[in-house]
Amino acid sequence: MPELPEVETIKNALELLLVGRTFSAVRIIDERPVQRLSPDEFCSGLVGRKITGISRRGKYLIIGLSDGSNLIIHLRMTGALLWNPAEEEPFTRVEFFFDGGGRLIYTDVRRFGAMYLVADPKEVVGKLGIEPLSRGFTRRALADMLKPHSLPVKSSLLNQEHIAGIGNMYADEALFAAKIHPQQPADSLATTQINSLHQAIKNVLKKGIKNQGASVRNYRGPDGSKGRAHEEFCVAHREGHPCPVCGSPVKRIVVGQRGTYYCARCQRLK
DNA sequence: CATTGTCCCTGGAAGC
DNA sequence: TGCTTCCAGGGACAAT
Repeated sequence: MPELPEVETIKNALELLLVGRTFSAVRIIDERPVQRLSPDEFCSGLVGRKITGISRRGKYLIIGLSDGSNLIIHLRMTGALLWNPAEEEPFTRVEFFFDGGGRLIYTDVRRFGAMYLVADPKEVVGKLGIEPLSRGFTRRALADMLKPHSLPVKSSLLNQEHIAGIGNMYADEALFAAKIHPQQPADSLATTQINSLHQAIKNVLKKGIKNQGASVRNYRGPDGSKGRAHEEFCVAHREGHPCPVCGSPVKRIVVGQRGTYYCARCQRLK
């Protein structure tokens, strides 16, 4: 599942591959991911445009085009962008072709992913919360964000209008690193807990990027490669494995309809 | 406004 | 073995 570190990894790879290239054709095999525009409008809006830059906001990829418009892609659960794949992908939904050769395919088994072609990225990402690796993400910002909410702290971390880019895996990892129980009400965290959580969020995301993302299920980079971040996960998707700190088995519970992994001994409700 | 619930989707795992 | 059932989960939207 692509979260911030995975999308950042994809962005870095696509930057090298795509910037400067011009769309020559777009083939929509399944129109479900194309939002707001008809397939024809989407294709004609891309063909002839050059890619000027690629950025990330939360879990969204933003591909800037020469006419000032933006192709924005969210991979959701199972989406992947693959550059010149060696083999045919069975769940290819959209294909992008470029002048001078080169093909980028969008594949997505579950078809949850979405793509937009808009003049202003704000039309899609305008309501997202703060970037957790930006300077603005201070301990104070985190405290102010958690304070007005009584829901479980994990649910608060997953709210993209609070912090952008944290998903199920990295929320669990951050809470483990900060020794906070995922069900602790957001408004009940002590200052020391908030400070730990603030540091933990930055650490787990940075480590995730350093390890090229986590391939817990089917994440792949544009060259088809998997990430290594999951190899260093302490609790996420590790039910029954020993906690790396105390050795007790990692538990799985459901918090806000999401599978949640934690160490019942290291992460106590306070 | 804050929060909870439902839905989308389909391969793979689990159960019989 | 082969069929059926259940589950994962980000985010939009509806309901409370």
